[in-house]
Amino acid sequence: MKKYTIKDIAQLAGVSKGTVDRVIHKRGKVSEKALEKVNKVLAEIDYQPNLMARSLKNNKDYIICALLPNPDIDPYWQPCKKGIDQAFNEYKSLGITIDTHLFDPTSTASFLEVNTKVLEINPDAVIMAPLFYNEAKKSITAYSEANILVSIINNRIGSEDITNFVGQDLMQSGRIAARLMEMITPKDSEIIIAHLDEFFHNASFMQQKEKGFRDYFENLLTSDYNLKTCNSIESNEYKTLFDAINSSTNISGIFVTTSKTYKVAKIIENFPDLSIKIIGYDLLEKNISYLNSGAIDFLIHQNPKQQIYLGLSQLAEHFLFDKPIAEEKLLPIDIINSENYNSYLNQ
Amino acid sequence: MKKYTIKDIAQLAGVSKGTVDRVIHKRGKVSEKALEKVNKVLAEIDYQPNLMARSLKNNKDYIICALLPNPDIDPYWQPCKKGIDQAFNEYKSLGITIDTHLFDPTSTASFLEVNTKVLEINPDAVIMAPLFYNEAKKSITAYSEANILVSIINNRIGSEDITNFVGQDLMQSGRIAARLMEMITPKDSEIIIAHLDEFFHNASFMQQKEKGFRDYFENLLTSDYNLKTCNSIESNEYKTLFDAINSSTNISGIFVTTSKTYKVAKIIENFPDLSIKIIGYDLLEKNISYLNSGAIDFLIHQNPKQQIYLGLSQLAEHFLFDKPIAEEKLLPIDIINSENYNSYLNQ
DNA sequence: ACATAAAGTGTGCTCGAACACAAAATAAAA
DNA sequence: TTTTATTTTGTGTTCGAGCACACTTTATGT
Repeated sequence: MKKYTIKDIAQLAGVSKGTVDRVIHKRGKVSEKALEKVNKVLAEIDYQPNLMARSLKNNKDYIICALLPNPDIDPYWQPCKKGIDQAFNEYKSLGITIDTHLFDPTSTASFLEVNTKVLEINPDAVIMAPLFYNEAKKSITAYSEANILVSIINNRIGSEDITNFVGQDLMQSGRIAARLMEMITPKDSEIIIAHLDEFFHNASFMQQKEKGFRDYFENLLTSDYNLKTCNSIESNEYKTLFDAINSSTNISGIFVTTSKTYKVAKIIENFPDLSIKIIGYDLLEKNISYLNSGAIDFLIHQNPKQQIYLGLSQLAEHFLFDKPIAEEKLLPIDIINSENYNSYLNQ
Repeated sequence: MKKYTIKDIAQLAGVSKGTVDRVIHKRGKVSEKALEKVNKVLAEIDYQPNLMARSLKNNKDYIICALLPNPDIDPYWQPCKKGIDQAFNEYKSLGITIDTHLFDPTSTASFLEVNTKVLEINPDAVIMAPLFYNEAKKSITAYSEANILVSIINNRIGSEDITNFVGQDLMQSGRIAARLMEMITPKDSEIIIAHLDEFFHNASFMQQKEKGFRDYFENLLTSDYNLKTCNSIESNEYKTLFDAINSSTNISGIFVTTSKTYKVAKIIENFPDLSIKIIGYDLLEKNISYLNSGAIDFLIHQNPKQQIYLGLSQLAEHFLFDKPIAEEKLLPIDIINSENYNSYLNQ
C-alpha cells in the first residue's frame, strides 16, 4: 500500500502540484482537460493526505475552555480534573490549550459570571456541564454568535447551537437500577425513589432516572412492587425520607437518583433491624465506603472523567485533523459493586 | 503560554538552531559556553517540541501485525474487527498500517504457521492473543530477536520480551461474579463452577477465574455455600454438567468461566422446575438472547474490542509521537445485565 | 493583427524538527 | 609563525500540504 503525495499525483497526471491542489480543494481555476487528468489519477489511487503535514502547515494554536462545577462544592466533579489533565498532556505538544474555569454549582450567578469571562477569552471551543437550563441556553447562543463551538457533557439540553453531547442515557440508567433492584429485593415489596436536594432548575435528570425506573417496574408482569417517590433536602436533615422509612414496615429498597447515595446509607444506619437494599450513583469516596460495608448494594457509574476526556479529545482531533465530531456520544452505563469499583478508579 | 520553537531558543541563547538541536539531543560537539547558554534558556522556558513537525520529518511508515483467532471459529473475537478498523481509520493517514492475520484457535499448528508468515513480513510490532502458551513464548522470542515489539492482549503470559499487556484481572473478575452470585442466590446453597471445553493449554485463565470466585466465598463469614467444579466438553454433549445438575436438588447457581455461557442456559432449559441463576462471560449474541429472556442473570464483559484497540493505539502513538507504552493496562471489569448491554454494544 | 483582459498553470516559500555538510574557530604540531 | 588537525558552529535541505504570486496560455475586443 503505497502512500501517495500531491507531488506523486502531479507527476502521474502530468500537471503541477498547484493544479492538483486546486482540484482537491475545488477552488476552480482549472481547465477541463487538467481536471479530467487529475480526477482520473485520483479515481485510480487512494489518496490520503498526510495529516501531519497539513496540521504543521496550519500551525494554529487552539484554545478550549472547560466550564465545570467546583469539585470542592460537589465532589462528583472531582474525577474531571484527571480527564482534563489526560487530554491536556496528550494534545499540548500539538497546539491545543485547555483552560479550566470552575463555577459554584449552587449559584446561577457564578455560572453566568464564568461564562462572561470565557466569552471574553474568545476561545475556539467551550465544553461545559450545563447545570442551569436557562442560563446555559443563553450562554450557548452567545458562544454560537461568536463562532465558538460548544460541547455539552453530563446532561443533555436541546439547542441548535450545540456541536455535540457526551453523556449517558439517563432513562436507561434508571431501568438498569430497576432491574438490579428487582433481582435483590422480594417481589411485591415497597421501594422508595429518593431525590435528594433537588433544585427546581437542574432536576430534569433526576426525573429521567425516575421515569426509567418506574417504566421498568410497570412493564413487569410477574410482580407488583409498590413504588413511592420521596423528595428530601439536607437543610431539613432529610426528615421526609427518614419519616417515610420510619412509617412503613415493608420497604425493601431505596433508589437514590444522585451521587449523595451515602447520605441515605447513613440514615439507614438508624434502622439496624430493617433489611433495605440501596442502589445509587457515582464512585464518591463515601459511597465506596458504604459499598464495601455492604450498606450500599450497587452504584451506577456516570463516569464524569471519561465524559470530559472524550469531549475534549473530539474537539482536539477536529481542530488538528479535521475529524468529524459525533453529535451524540453515549457512554456505557457501568454497574458497580464492591468487587469491581477498583478497576474503574484506575482508569 | 507561548509556544517556543528551536529557532526561538537559538535566538534567546544567541546561538544557531543547530547548536540548540545538539544540546537537546545530547549529541555532543558543543562548547561549554554554548551548552550553558542553551541550558539556561531551556531551564527558563517550557520547551515542547512540535510533534507534528518531528513526525513529518521522520516520515516513516510503520507496520503492525495483529494475530487473532478466527472469529468464525470462536465468536468471542468478533468485536476485534471493529476495534482494528477504528484504530486503522484513526492512524492510516499518519503512516500506520495494520495487517490482520487470523489463526485457528483450536490448532497450535495454525498459530505457528501464522507466526512464521508474520515474521517474514518483518513488521515494526506484533499484537497477539497468545492462546497457546509454549508456542506463543517461542514466537515472542523470535520477534524480539528481530527487534519487533510484542503486545499481548486477553491473557497475560510472562516474558521479558513483551512490550506490554492489555487485558483484565481475571482473578478479580471471578470475585465479581462471586459477589453477584451471593446477592441473587439463597445462602448455604450449592453453586457449580462450570469450565466448558477446557483444553489443557489455555485453561489457566479459567483457573484464575475459579480461584477468585472461590476466594470470595471462602472469606464469607455469614454463610457457607457449597461450591463444586465441573469440567464439561462439547463432544460429550456436556454430559458431566447435565448429570451434576440432574443429580442434585439444591443447586442455586452456575458460574460459567467462558463465553460459552449460552450452552449452560440451553442445558438448564431441560429443568424448567429448577430456579438456577447463571453468571457467565461476554456479549455474544446467544448470551444476550438468554440475558433478555432471564435465563442468564449477569454477564461479565471482557471487552475484546477495547483490548485490541488500546493495544494498537498505544503502539501507534509510540511510533508516531514517541509516547511511552504502559507495561500493563488493565481494563475495567464490566457487569452486564439485560438493561445495560446495549450501551456497551454501541461503543 | 494587435492590444488587453481573462483564465489557467507552475514555482517557490512556509510551517518546525532533524540532520548533513560546509564553514569558522580553536588547538596542536611543525 | 605557519601548517595541520580537531573541535565547534552555522547554513541549508528535507518531510507534505497549502497558498501567494508570477508567469504562460487562451479568449475577447477594437
